[in-house]
Amino acid sequence: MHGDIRKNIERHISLSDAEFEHFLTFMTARKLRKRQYLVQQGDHTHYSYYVVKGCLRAFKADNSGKEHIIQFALEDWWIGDMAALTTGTPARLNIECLEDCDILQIHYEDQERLYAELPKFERFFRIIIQNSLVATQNRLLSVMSQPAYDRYLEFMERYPKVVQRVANHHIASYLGIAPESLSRLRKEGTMRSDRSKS
Amino acid sequence: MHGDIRKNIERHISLSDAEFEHFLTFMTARKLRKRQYLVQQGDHTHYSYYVVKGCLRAFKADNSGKEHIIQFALEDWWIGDMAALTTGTPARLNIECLEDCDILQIHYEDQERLYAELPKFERFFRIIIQNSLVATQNRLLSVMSQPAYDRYLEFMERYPKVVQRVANHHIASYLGIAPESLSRLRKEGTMRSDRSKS
DNA sequence: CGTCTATTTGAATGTACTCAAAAGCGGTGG
DNA sequence: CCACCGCTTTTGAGTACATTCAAATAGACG
Repeated sequence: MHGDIRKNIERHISLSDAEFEHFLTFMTARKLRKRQYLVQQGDHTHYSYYVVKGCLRAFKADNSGKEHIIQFALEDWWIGDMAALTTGTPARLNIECLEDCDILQIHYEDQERLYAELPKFERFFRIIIQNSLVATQNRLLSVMSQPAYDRYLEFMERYPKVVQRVANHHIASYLGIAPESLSRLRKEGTMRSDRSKS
Repeated sequence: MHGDIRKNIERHISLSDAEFEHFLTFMTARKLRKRQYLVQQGDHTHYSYYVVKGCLRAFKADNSGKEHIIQFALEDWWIGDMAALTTGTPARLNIECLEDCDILQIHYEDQERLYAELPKFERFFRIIIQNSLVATQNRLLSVMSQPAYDRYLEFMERYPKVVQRVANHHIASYLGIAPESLSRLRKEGTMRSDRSKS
């Protein structure tokens, strides 16, 4: 199941064998090692990426050098710099492998061709993007309305698999706090639960 | 131009007269007065809304009663609670008119029918949603990486028309800061520019 | 085993917040 | 036309949460 792109597409649209084969002609496979970059800030980027296997982060380095993670991606997630892709501007984001990765990529122009030839894929990506928008809106509300500790609990609840696989300072970067702050929150958290246990 | 929904749709897809007429059969017009709600948190909501005329805000009230504005909408913007719409759950958001408004609304099921009958509308909304995702991602990065004053400047630059039309405490709520804080930032801002002028 | 990176801890700092009160502004009715 | 009322904005004082910088400890990998 994990990394099975057909099953994952068929969660939203139905696909004949021929259609799936046709879809696959647009995708190309890549293998990357941990620490390799799929996209680098400032470069031109032309691809959307599907994670067959592995773990990645999309992040922006601000002018003071701090990194802000906008998305993690595990198996069966799509990732890319959509702003750069659609506007043709240089990438805002870096996308880096946190583990060795198997990726399927599709060129932006091929994606447009895919929409033209198999309109149901326009539907598929509309749904994927829509879900992504809902998730991003929720995260924005969360950043604006909740203290860091609550956001941390929420994150662990929502993405337990990510928590298991990525370093704490990356989680801090995703939550929008300093790694030292996350360390302190975690300590206070365990102290709270210790207290409640006794 | 403003409030001309056909011109706005045709920015992304081409439309015959017949197609546009068919589209219109799915839309219904509503007039609302300032302070009226289009959606209330906790209610079931089934519509997406297009602003022909007026100004609205979409916001969430958190458990402590504070309000967090996730979106403003002026003429030609679409607004709605997408999470509630797609999952069928009660609305996370309130949507309130900040001025008297002319709205066109489409029922969620009609929107699905529209996609089926005129697939190019699936493309249209895919593009709209995609742009919205890019904007929300940028805002998230902005909240996480920039101090409040920079976010305020950015907001004024990006949405000058909103600044002219809504109260400062609403802008504060959008920026994720207290109204008192915005007041202080504005004072410091004018002091900075006074200094640079002299 | 040694090196490099991640995490934790400490101390001082800062940005934005809360609560409370004053001033400003706009609209309404006498 | 002016006086009053309600709401928005500003100002002040004290506070809290998270940050920065620096250093110590712990862990991972070759």
